[in-house]
Amino acid sequence: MATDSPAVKRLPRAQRREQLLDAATRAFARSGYAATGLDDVAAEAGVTHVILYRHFASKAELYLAVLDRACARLSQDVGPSTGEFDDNAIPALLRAAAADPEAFRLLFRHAAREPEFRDVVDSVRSASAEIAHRHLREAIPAGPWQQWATQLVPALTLEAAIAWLDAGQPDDPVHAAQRISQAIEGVIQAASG
Amino acid sequence: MATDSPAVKRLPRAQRREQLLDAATRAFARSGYAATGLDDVAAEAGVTHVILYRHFASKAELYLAVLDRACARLSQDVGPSTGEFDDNAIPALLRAAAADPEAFRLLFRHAAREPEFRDVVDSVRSASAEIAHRHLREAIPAGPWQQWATQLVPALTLEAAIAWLDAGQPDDPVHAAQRISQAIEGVIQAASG
DNA sequence: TGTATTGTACAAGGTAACTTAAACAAGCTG
DNA sequence: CAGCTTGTTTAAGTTACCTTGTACAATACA
Repeated sequence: MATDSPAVKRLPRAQRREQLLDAATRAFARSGYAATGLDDVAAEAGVTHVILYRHFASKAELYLAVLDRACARLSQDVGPSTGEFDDNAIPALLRAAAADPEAFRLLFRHAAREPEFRDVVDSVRSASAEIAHRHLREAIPAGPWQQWATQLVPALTLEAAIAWLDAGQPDDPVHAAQRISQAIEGVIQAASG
Repeated sequence: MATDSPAVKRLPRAQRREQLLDAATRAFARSGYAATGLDDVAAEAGVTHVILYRHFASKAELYLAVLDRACARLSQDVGPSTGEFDDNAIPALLRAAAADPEAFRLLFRHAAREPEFRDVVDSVRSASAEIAHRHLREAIPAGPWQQWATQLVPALTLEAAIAWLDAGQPDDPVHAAQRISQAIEGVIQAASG
């Protein structure tokens, strides 16, 4: 009764590394950095925790690699539209969220609240904050309520995107983005009133 | 040159316990449970970490005591209005947030995302979810967008409250609540469209 | 004055998790 | 086949933090 299935899947180095990053993204997305052990990551990837050290020098470096890749993909998907045209930014955000929901949740549910790694996500955060401010500066009189809206609009956008994921991604990103824009408009009007 | 100031502040037991809970609330509010050491809490309180064990059996019990107290105060402030009248719920929420901003942030920025302690906050979470659902059931046709709004409205309310704290609590809670209600209305219309 | 309470200082035990090492098995490529 | 790479198993080293114990100083109060 020899085990016919090899039970051991070997992968070339680069491919294994990507698979480890995928697994780590899912594992860390559940409970964040501190509450996730290397054994959790290894189990998610189907390997032993020892193998992690053949690809990453430490837990922190693994986490940084995960965050960096997630940020890079997000910037690549959303970034192009931020320069000129805001109408395309939210659909692009939704497409990016749908393309890798776990990474999206990891970045904005956990990493954004972990002071140790906050600066990694800050590239994305500051970009969205700047978009929001540029969008609101003309629509809302300066003052505390403008500050309120500037902080709230990015948060609302992200929460709306996550709720859209949780609701099963109804409609297509373009129409969903129209609803989110409408919700944002509600915040703007509330801040202007 | 004897030290004229005693440099040691002694407190009766009950009072010290309250002070420790206050300090622990502030300390945990910064980075959550896992990332906050007992030494951080002790330093925040101005005592040695040993003294914590004279009042709480363990770190987990201390954290639970902090969360319980925060939830109890919140329920006491907000709870009465949830039975019948929603117009008073959001002002009450804002007053509670203003009364103890650190506790508010701790509950909804950190504890809500810590699986180990999620059930402690669930009393508050489920209450707000039920209010949202009751409020939206009639206004939005059933379907994924109703689910979207049901998840998004509580999140928006909390984020709006935190942004209101960060903006320096402009206006009074009643008028601020009107703005937040207006923003919520935007989400409802977005989900109904 | 004396006693209980509060707090400190210092030390040590325990545990969970991160990290590294060594020996072995098995696939891929020349 | 020979050798390199990938992966496993097992175990041990290391660190950080939680937890407990003992001895001592200082304050409040009868």
